[in-house]
Parts: sequence; structure tokens; C-alpha cells
Amino acid sequence: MSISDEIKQSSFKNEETKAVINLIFTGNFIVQRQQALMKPFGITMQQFNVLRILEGQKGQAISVLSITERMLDKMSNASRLVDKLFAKKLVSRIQCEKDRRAVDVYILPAGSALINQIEVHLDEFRKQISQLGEENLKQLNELLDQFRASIS
Amino acid sequence: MSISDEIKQSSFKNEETKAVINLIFTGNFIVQRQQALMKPFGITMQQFNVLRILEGQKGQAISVLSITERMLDKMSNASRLVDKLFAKKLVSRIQCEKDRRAVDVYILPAGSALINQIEVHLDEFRKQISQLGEENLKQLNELLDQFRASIS
DNA sequence: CAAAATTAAATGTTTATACATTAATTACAA
DNA sequence: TTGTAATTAATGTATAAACATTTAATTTTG
Repeated sequence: MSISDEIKQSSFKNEETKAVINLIFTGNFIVQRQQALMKPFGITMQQFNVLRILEGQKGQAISVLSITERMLDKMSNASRLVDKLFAKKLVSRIQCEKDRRAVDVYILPAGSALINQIEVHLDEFRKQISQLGEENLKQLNELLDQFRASIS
Repeated sequence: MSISDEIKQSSFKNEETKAVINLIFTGNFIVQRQQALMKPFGITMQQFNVLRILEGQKGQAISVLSITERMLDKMSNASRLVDKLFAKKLVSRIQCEKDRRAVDVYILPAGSALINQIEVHLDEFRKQISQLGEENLKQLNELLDQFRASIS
């Protein structure tokens, strides 16, 4: 279904306008699918994203600030997200000794296990996308990078 | 700045994973820019989107349900958004006579004026994007449509 | 035609988001 | 050194989002 049909708008002012709307819509689309995918596991996409960042550290600790830098949505509150994950016993945290303002966060085995469980489903999701073909996906990634770069 | 640098992730599992993250990130990126753009006008992007839908009706009324169908984010509550716009005296509404469950909403001159004012700024925003060139933008739009289509 | 099902909008409620502020610690400069 | 600025995380707070539920009206069906 083309973006025109999705939002029942027959035409767009220009290709730029269409692209902006298409990007917002497609972003929303993915977020909604992935949120739905994660819901049965009692976790939100943002929380999962933090878990994934921690998992990427291979057991090593990372500060809340560093988590923020690696997050997709830098506006959301890493401190509170870590709080949620801590409450679920998926991560642990401890005051950093070198800089006592900082808090070192690291993933617990339960967190890693959850990640892996969810990744299986995400792989299925991404497998569908592979229909597009490697070349098209590379092109898409490049266009997206260029798109952001064009905006000051 | 490539998506790798933006979220400080050196590599991705595969091109599909990268595309998914890149799309979410780019969508967020645009939303944040446009939210910032609209803030001085005391309106949110979602509210603006509703106003734009009404403006597209050229003065004609449209039901709350029809608004929902045309919205980018179908999960958000059109009824409450219309409420907000009504409170700002940008739209008016009246019970539909043919179907008294429905409520006809239409834009007021103040709403149209606001839209036009904001569109000037949006045009500037979109002008930057035109750097990419018409062909690239068309390709981007096509890839986005294909991307969504690939997901069941 | 009356009861049941469906539809449209509004409302309730819990949780999340956006943003500002605060508190504690560290870095830096006079 | 000592006061000022900057940094890190946590917290406060108002608003919005996500969903479920409710209310009213209409449509369908037996």
C-alpha cells in the first residue's frame, strides 16, 4: 500500500513533502510492530533498546550518560528506563568509583536471556524485510543518511 | 552523520537491522525537528496534522472517524486532538444530522491562517531536503512503500 | 418490530514523554 | 585554595499516549 492510500491523501505538494510524511509514517509503522512484538515479554521498545545497548557492552558496565548517547530517542529519560529494567531485575547498577556522579549499569543474565528470546522474533521480522534485497536496503540506508545530512 | 555514528554503534548484524534502526531514528529525527518548529505556534505536530487534514477538505466538514483514517498515527485520539483545537478556536464542530453519532469538524479561518503561517516554515525545512534531488526522493519514497509492503 | 450487534465519539485510567529543576560531584580558574 | 562553572543522574510535574470502557445512535437480524 502506497503512502497515498495509507493516509488517504491523493496527492502531495511535492516529492519532499511526500518523503517527510512517508518517513514519519514508516517509522511509526515499525515502532508499532515492534512494540506489539515486545509486549508479551513485558518490555517496551525503549527498554529493549537500553538492554541491547548493555548487551553490546559484553558484560562491561556503561554509564547512564553513555546509554543516552547510544539511544535512538535521546529525549527519553535513560535514568528512568534503567529504573524500570532494574525493577525487573534485568540490569544492575552501582555508583562509579572513578567518578562518583556517574552510575555504572550492566546487564544481568536474565536480561541477556530476554534479549536473545526477543531477538528470535525480531529476526523473523527482519527476514521479511530481506525480500527487498541487499542492494535496495543498502540504498535505503544511504538515502536515509543523506536525508538527515541535508537538514541543518 | 551516518546512523553508525549517530548512535555510536560500529556495526550492525545485517543490512535489515540497520535499515530498521535507521528508519526509526530518521522518523524520530524529523518529528523532533517539526515539533520544535511548531512549538512557537503553540501547537503540536499531531494537532497540526489534524488541522492540515481539515484544511485539505477546503472548508467542508469531516467526521472524527475520517480524521483518524487520514492521520499518520492512527493510535492517537482524534477526539481529544479536536478538543484541543476547539479550545484554541481553530476548528468548530457540530453533530452530524444524517448520523447523529458522528460529529462534523471543520476548520475556522484562524485555523487556516495558522496552517499557512506554519507552512512557510515547513517549506524552508523541505527546501533543504530538495538538495537530495527529485530522483533520489522518488526512489526513497518507493523504497519506503516497498519496505512496508514487505512486512505482513 | 424488537433485540442484538455494530459503529462513532467521548471518557477513564495507567503509564510514558518532555522538559525543567535539583542534588551531588568534579573540573577549572582566579 | 576556594569559589564558580560544568557535568551526571535523579526527581518533579504537566501533558500526551495507549488502551479499555462507556454512551449514544444506527444497522442488522430473527
